[in-house]
Amino acid sequence: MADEPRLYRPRERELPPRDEHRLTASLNPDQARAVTFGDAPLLVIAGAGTGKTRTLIHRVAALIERGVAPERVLLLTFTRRAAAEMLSRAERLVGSAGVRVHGGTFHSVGHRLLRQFGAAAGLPADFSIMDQADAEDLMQLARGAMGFTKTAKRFPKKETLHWLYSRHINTELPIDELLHRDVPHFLEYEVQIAALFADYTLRKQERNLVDYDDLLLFWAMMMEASPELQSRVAGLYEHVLVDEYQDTNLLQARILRGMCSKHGRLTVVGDDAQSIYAFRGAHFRNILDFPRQFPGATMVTLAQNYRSTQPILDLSNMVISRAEERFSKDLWTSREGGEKPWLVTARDEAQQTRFVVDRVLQLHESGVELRDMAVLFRAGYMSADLEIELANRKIPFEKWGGLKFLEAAHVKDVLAFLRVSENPRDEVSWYRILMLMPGIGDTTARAMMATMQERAWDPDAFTHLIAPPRARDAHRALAVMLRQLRGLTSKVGDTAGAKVASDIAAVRSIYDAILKEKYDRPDARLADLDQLRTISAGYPSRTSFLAALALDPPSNTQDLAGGSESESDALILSTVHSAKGKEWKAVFVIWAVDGWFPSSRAVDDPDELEEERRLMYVALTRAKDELAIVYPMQVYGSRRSADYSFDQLSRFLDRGVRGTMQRVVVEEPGDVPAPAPIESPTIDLRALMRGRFEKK
DNA sequence: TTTTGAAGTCTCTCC
DNA sequence: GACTTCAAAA
Repeated sequence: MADEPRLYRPRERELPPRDEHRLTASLNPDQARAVTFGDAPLLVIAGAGTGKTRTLIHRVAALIERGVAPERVLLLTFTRRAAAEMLSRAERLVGSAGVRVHGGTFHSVGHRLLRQFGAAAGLPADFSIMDQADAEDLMQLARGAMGFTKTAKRFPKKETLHWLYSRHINTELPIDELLHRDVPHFLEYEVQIAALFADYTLRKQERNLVDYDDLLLFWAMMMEASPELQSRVAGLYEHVLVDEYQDTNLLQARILRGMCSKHGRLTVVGDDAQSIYAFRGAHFRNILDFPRQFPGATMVTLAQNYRSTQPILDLSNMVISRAEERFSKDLWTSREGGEKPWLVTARDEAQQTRFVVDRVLQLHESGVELRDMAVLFRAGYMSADLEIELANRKIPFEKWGGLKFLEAAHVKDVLAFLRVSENPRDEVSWYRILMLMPGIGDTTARAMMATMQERAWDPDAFTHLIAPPRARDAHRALAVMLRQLRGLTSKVGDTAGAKVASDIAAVRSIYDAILKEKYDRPDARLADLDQLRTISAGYPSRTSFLAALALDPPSNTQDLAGGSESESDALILSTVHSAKGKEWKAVFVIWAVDGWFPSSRAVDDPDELEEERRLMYVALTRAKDELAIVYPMQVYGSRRSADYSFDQLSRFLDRGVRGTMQRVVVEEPGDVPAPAPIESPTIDLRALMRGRFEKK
């Protein structure tokens, strides 16, 4: 929440000097038009690098100069990174007023509003948020309760069920249609699946749990169901601005309709060529439907690129020109010069890694900061080899995307203890911690939870359970610890941050031993738990700590190489998804191998393949001055090469596209490794000579 | 009957 | 490296 408005000071003092042209002087005519546009719905179609975010930020500034209170402006984005970036840029442009602009991802804003207004719509304010894995686990519990245990192999797995459910919520498509289109072999279970979803919904309600989709769904529903609530929620904001609109789905459009139904002051910016979130129910046609959904909308198009050199744009334009459907125009720039992007052929992964590291060092020596360079890849795990090499060579790096800190099993374990004491009805967390206990398996865990449910999830119910002999010790230890947790939290006088930290310490008094038993590399994992405690110190309460971890998790486990603090110079490694909206002087795209990029899972579906193409376009358009695409010819362990040709160059780099690039062969001075000094003889020359004759 | 250990199977993207 | 499946042990 923003601070209270500082009423003791005249507003004018807080704002930079009022100047009509200050905000538009640095903009081109199209951008300026969007910035100074009035109060009706506005759609800005903006290609990559055309100053989309800049335009949005300037529009926010213009609104504030026009007299709109900053806290009555809502700025919605799609990823956490984009949200943080926008708010900090707004602050730089308009000074202290920028801090008061409300902003965040759709999910985080939904969360804030539901804590505030949910109670009026029958949602208790102390709900817990489940992340995706939690939601899948709850789906599994529902699945098991319906009798579809492990033997029922033909019934969809929990991940599929959750995917279907989420898809249904986000796209508003009927379940039978989703089944028909995506998993027709499960059509026979339509009735059971619908019943299971009903049970899942009921379980969430009974356990006071909310999943990611609910944060959006309840937000939309509470406005639609109650005119009074709608006017209160929507009345908070006079202007709503949305970034990356091409990645929103129908549900988010519903939210925006609710938020802007009264005043229609909605600005959205987006680029259909950069739509890469179809897997979350987004469809780039939503952006084209905007004028229909918000009648009277004005459209402004930005096509001048300020980021990249012309050769980089030539390549990017060529790649996206192969798209089946597209609406935005080719990008152009007035920037002169620039080298053709490199197509680097490496023998294998090791050589790919070596090339990237060598080239990064070379550029670094010529004056490019590490932070101005990025290595991009399709999926988080593809940077593993590179990470090891960077760590070996003491090159600091920062990894974006991929496995999150809180997705690590041991972190989830610790959080499960906290969540059970926060919300005794949290079945998912109960199951998780019970399964950790020696002597307790699936059957005992379910039986214990059933008993606790009979006792209406009374916090003491667990203590009074009778455990099977095998699990008696574990049961007693856990009961003591949970009582301790509840005792600690009710103690008055603890400073806020220390409270969460001491909870974690209490959990670790019994969990550390389990961790050492259960997982390999316990030292690194224990270090993660230390870090978890450090992070927890920043939160005023356990509730806010747990909510923040679900919505805004710290991005990386640890600074693997650098060691020093956050603002140090470090090379960026990122998934393409996490790189969206960012730019670097030099960009390396690795694993440009067909089956990796595009992903082999996407090649059978034309729509998914198109999304991969847009993803490649997003990757290429991140580069300002230098761009290299690396392609290892030999991929280890391509087991599935029988049904798919893996070791080919990405299909997006066809002959014509390659014409806009220059081939680079990796020079390998150390191609033949220097022979190691030999201490004792390892071969027998005489024996070799004998063999030579015997062969015949 | 329930738990646990070992071998085997994949591996996405984000809130 | 995480998760599932299968078989052995308690």
